[in-house]
Amino acid sequence: MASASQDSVFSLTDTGRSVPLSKVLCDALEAVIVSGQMRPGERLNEQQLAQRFGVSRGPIREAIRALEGAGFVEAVTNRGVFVRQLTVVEVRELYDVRAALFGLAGRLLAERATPEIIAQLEGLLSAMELAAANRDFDAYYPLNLAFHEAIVDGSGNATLAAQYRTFVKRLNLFRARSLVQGGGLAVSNREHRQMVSAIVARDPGWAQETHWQHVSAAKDRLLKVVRSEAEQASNQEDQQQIQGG
Amino acid sequence: MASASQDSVFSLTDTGRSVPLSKVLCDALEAVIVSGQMRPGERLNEQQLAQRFGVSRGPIREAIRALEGAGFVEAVTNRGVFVRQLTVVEVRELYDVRAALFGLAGRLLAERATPEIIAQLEGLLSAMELAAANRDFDAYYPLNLAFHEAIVDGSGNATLAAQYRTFVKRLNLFRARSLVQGGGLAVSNREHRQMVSAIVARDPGWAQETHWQHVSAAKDRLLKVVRSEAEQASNQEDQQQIQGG
DNA sequence: GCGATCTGAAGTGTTGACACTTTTACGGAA
DNA sequence: TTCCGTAAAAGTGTCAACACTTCAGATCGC
Repeated sequence: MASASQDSVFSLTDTGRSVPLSKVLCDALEAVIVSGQMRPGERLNEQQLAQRFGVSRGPIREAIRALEGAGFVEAVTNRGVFVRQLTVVEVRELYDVRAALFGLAGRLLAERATPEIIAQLEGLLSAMELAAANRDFDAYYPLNLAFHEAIVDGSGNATLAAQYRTFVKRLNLFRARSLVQGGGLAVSNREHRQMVSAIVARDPGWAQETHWQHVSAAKDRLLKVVRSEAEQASNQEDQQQIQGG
Repeated sequence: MASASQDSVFSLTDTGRSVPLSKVLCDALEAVIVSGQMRPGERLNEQQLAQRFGVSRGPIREAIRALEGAGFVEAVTNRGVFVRQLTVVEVRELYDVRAALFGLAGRLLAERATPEIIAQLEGLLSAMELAAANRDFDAYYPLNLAFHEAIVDGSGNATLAAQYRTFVKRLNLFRARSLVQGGGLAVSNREHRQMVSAIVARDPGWAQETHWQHVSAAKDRLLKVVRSEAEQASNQEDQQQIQGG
């Protein structure tokens, strides 16, 4: 667990709680995992966590069950639970499902977008274009996040929004974290503009298509990099084999 | 909990278990809920369940956390957990997400369908047509289930399949259980035939569209009935108001 | 008779302890 | 040195008990 032995970022000593420890711990642990403080494959030691958070193992275990169901960790009987490690295949699967969900969000939003939401999206779009022009990734990233959040929330389907968020978080478990978020700012923005156009036109089919494609394109960009990485690695391996033999 | 005080349908005394009680209980409880043995709104009494299954409350609570995350139950602090009760709005949301997922399944299947899967689907289709012609609902239902399962599994996306199944189960929590499953056999089969055609043609776009529409149509059929039901009820209420006043 | 308050029962939230499994470290034999 | 077997250590799975909250019924005052 990176560092931090008792950091009170997760204050659960504070209140005459009305919310159970298991819930608080679930959020805390999810944050630890999604933020990358714990790496994929790393083990969640119940006793250690209990000590760190100053609680007993019961609530810890309950929290872990919830995380397991959401796909953040994987439990092995009598051996412990581990931060889920995504294979390339699973990443592709997750992206495809995410694309379908985001496409639905676009469709629903196109059917019911208010002038306020459209204005909000256009504002974020402009800000992102500015950031992209300046190659200011630190500014771009949160805007991009807010843009997607606005669309998903704007769809009016809370079930969809919850699912979508879980999938996005799960994708953060992939080793190449930076890649998951990154990818050509300019290209991405061109896609964003099309998405907004479809919503402004109130064309559900078009909106679904553009939203779907946006995620699908991100998937392709990521997989392309991963594949070339794998190729390089395999080449290096061959090199070593030759040198070693 | 309907009846049943100690029925050993859920035998967990049987084995020198290598699988934790919490997992066994999770499946058992999910079965109890989805099968309708426990009704929406009903409370899951931890002590009672512990006694019934012959275990302590710890594993019961862990199982419940998992069910909570999957959306089968709802926990209220210090008051207990209750079988989730779906509103009409939530049913619509679930159907929309399910439609998106099933559309994706159709698309993926169209891209990779083997002759074996196609033969399997066509076999199920014929059997369903026969059952529909005979108005044999008892035969039709499991075939219909198998048909959808085959498509989702055939998509090759395990993440998608798992999600889809959860959503289907969650829809079973809706009060009008029979309606969720029912709806014109003939109409439904016409849609099935189109779906298979799109898969045979290996046309991803068409497949996605037909699969999406199939679920979407089921949604519309259900909501139409629910709305007319609601209307009737409200009319009766008016009647009573008049009679009462 | 009706409502407010009190009291016990029921139930959830949490804890610490015990049993069994897995891992690791140690020591001896080949 | 290396391999294997053994025993301690670490860790998970499960349980029973305690603290606090909520609920239901009885009692008391009006």
